[in-house]
Amino acid sequence: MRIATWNVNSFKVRLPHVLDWLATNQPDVLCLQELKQEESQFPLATLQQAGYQAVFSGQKTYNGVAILSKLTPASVQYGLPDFADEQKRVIAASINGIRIICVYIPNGQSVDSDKYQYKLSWLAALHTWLKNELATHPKLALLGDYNIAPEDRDVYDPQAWAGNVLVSDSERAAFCALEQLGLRDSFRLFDQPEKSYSWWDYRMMAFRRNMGLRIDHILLSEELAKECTACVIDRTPRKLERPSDHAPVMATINPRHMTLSS
DNA sequence: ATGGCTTCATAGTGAAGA
Repeated sequence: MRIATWNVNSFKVRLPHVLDWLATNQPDVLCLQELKQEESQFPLATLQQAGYQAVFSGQKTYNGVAILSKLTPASVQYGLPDFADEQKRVIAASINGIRIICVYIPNGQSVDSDKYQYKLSWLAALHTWLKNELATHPKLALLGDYNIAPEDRDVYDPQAWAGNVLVSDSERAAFCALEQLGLRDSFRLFDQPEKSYSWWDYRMMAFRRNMGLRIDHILLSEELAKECTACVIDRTPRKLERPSDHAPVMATINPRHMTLSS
């Protein structure tokens, strides 16, 4: 079973890239962030023709998340519980016995911004929820744009970024707190190339110079981590015309005792 | 070099992203 995440930075603009990527990679689940479209604009029929079901939560201009799946998603949840939020940043569903949680964690803008405080509060609410969620769903995957580079090796120039939003101590502590719930960073379960990133600024020819950050992650509960056989960042779509600034990340899980029909 | 690009909302520029 392959599960993936991709911040598409406008699903309207990126739909052709997503359809190509689905056809080539055949993930069983793809979590999307930054749809930037209202739900009435969501291209459900097109995705169904491509063999995918979808659940989604959208709004105009900003945010928006979706889960695309070959199997029909069940028990769908929208948003963080007990955290009032206009911003559409969370959708969760059960697929093939796995609790799939798709998140678009706030950016935070800068450490002295109100948005940074919102980000930290948001992360605290996520932590509280996941603690409960893991108790009821031992097979759980948390996929998305975390807007956190967990370690200096996830940053192209750690000195230049030191203390900045996306790498600050409080954000990294929040990431560690998720790991302390028993979640594992699937990318780091395996040997990986040095300077592996999932986002590159559109400016400064950052992609060509590999000036990036690794901020898109797939965290797996212990039960799933045991059965994870690979995790890769696919840089291919970042090279296309009009790319998203993020690359997709995909993990392969081979659950024993589970069969995936079509 | 505190910008540099891209998107969306809008109808000339501004906000936001990371």
